[in-house]
Amino acid sequence: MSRRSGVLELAVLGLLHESPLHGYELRKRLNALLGPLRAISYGSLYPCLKEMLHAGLLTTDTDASESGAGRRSRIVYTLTAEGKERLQEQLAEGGPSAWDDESFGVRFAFFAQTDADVRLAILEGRRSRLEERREKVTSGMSRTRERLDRYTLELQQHGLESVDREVRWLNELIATERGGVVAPRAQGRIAARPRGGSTKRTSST
Amino acid sequence: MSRRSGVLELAVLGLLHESPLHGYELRKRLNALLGPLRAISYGSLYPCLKEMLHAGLLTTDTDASESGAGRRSRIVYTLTAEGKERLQEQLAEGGPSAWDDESFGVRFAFFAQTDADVRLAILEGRRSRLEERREKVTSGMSRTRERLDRYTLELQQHGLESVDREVRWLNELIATERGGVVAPRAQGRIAARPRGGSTKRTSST
DNA sequence: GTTAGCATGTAAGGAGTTACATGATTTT
DNA sequence: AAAATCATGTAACTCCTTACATGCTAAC
Repeated sequence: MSRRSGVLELAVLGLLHESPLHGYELRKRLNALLGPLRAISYGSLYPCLKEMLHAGLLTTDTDASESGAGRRSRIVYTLTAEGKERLQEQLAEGGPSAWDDESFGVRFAFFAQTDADVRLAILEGRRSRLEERREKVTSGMSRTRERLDRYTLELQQHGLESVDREVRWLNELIATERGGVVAPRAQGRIAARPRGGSTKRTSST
Repeated sequence: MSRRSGVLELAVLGLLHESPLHGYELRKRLNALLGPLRAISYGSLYPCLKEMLHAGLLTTDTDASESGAGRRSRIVYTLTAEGKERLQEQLAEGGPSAWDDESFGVRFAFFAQTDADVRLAILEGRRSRLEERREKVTSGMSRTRERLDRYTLELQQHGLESVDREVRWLNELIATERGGVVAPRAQGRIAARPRGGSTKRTSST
């Protein structure tokens, strides 16, 4: 039960939900998805797959195209029903940690497979997370009038502007989601299950 | 020899160079410096200090203000000559890893204590690192015409614009550094010591 | 009188990396 | 013939976190 926790599992679930894949290909897509930073290595991926398999989230078909070629037999991973369930749970689960930089990025990447209401919750959660962060920095700036040098100020300023930029971006996305201009898709999938745990809802805005 | 490697050591060296501190206060400044993300816990800091002490980079004065109060005796850490040397080495060392997000942030935070030429090298290194990243993403976008959904595109677009923004910021800083318009400060502090060790100089531009 | 802050530390564990081991196939 | 790419996996290590252990003081 060690490797099954972070963003990786979610990303794997999301990608395998689109289509079954073998490890090597999965890694490539993962790294395209996550970007050059946060790129994943085999030393991470294979143990993760192993445990997800053990947990019953995946099954393995030992290569479909046994076309006689000498290729090392590829192991194709497919989501089980439990895996699909878990994916929906993970996507829906908002509270505890879903708005960190990494988590949010991956969740966003699978928005096309996510309910509209969950999308909105995630976007708003992310926004309030950023606003918290913003406030921490600004309060820290005004609290102790630490005579900071030019460079430290420049850095803080730039950081603040980055946060502001992302907030504006989120505002646009939220407006679009709410306006319903786009997205006539995926309605009744998880909507009716508040997930026993810690559905905080954090009454946004 | 395990904990002495990452950004933490550099940050500690930089802060202690300004003034000796005890662990608790050090952590607070560290977290002010690094921001709410990348905040450091005691479980990280104390072992790190222990090893830096063992490595001869620091010394401990067991509390200066023994003013009779019942406070648990604070352990004040001071940079040794070796520690100062190491700080200069670390700041000057450009190539291997100095332009990652974390590393760059910390190095930038200590620019006031850094030579003008090293500052320039770091800024330019960071810029080319970002340009590499940018190219990786754009090439990945055009290479395989993967029919991406609206959300994935939005995410990539936003990421790209963030990179562009930082590049523009760096360009301004570089121009300022070169133009010498600002910065009638910190001249004769380290300026005249090319540091015997690994002064790579990374012949910039 | 209990919560919050000051102050130092250790042990266990989580999430990942690099380097290694192995071997076939395609490109240069 | 060498190098890159395909393909799967393990062992050791890094860097950090959480939770625990300890105890004192100031504020509410």
